Amino acid sequence: MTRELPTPLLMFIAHRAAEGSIFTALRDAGFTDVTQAQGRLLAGIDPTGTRLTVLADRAGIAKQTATALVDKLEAAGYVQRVPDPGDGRARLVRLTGRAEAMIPVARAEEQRIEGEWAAHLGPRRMRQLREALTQLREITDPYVGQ
Amino acid sequence: MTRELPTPLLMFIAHRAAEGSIFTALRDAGFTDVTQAQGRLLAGIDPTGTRLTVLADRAGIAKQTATALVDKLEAAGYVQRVPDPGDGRARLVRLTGRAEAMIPVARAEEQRIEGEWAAHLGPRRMRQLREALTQLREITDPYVGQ
DNA sequence: CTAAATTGGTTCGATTCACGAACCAGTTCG
DNA sequence: CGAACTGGTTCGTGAATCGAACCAATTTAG
Repeated sequence: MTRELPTPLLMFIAHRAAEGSIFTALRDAGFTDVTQAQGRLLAGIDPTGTRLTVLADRAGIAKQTATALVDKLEAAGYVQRVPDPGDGRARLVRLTGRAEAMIPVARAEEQRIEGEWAAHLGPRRMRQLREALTQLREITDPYVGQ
Repeated sequence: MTRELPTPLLMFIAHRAAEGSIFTALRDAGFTDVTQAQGRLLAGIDPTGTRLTVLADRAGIAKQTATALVDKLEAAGYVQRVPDPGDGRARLVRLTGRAEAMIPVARAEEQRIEGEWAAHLGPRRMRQLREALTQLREITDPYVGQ
């Protein structure tokens, strides 16, 4: 009999499983040199490029950490830093072709997981889950500015 | 306008906020020398003591990592290792009085968060959220044996 | 009932993650 | 213009993480 676990812990368990699956799928697809922390950062980069501080906020890490992660990603050829035309101080972190090649893989695994979860919960409950989580974001996401 | 985020990411956001709050509450209560990773491990120790490998499984980390974390927790006086009467190889990690003193603080903050979330979602949706997450555990928790 | 395989745990070594503090170069504000 | 702020980097340090190898106790196979 499973005891009642705290809601945040339940989220942790499910999230960890999903992230692990995506990580494994990417590894199996040949992207063996991306770590989970680097992957989380990559996931925050928009198609037009994103500033480092924004990436740090999205991932919930300090900007120094983001600098180090981007350094590695750049060395591995997944991103490049280009000057931000709108602000001389800033630079935009852009995905390279190599990184873009991993997007379909990640998306596919993501879809597979969502499907698996929906199959287990049923469409109604899955929808309820997503609605509740999305609404919860209003009070738990420090980075509401998306 | 917020785009549709993947379900696992939504969980990550909420979980991170909750864990951060509990961590801060503990720090404010004077438990300044416990890190988040150590706290996650502590949370997995039952009142009667728990084996290291079980703790590692619950936290989703390698046993070497658990050894290192328990080393630090033991040095800081939060746990102690006692022989497992049922198995000569094993030892049980037990909470000390100092660690037990932090339980009420963590529980209280946990309750506050659950209450805050329930207030934001409404009781019905909060219940749906917990039910869905609990059911999801059946296919996402590698450590079902609890 | 011994020998082999398994299990609980530790040690070693190396990599990664993470952040405070300090700093520089641009930008914005008064 | 000068002050305050913002985007980013560098430096130094501590924490987390795990593969590999190992030991001791237990369980399993023959």
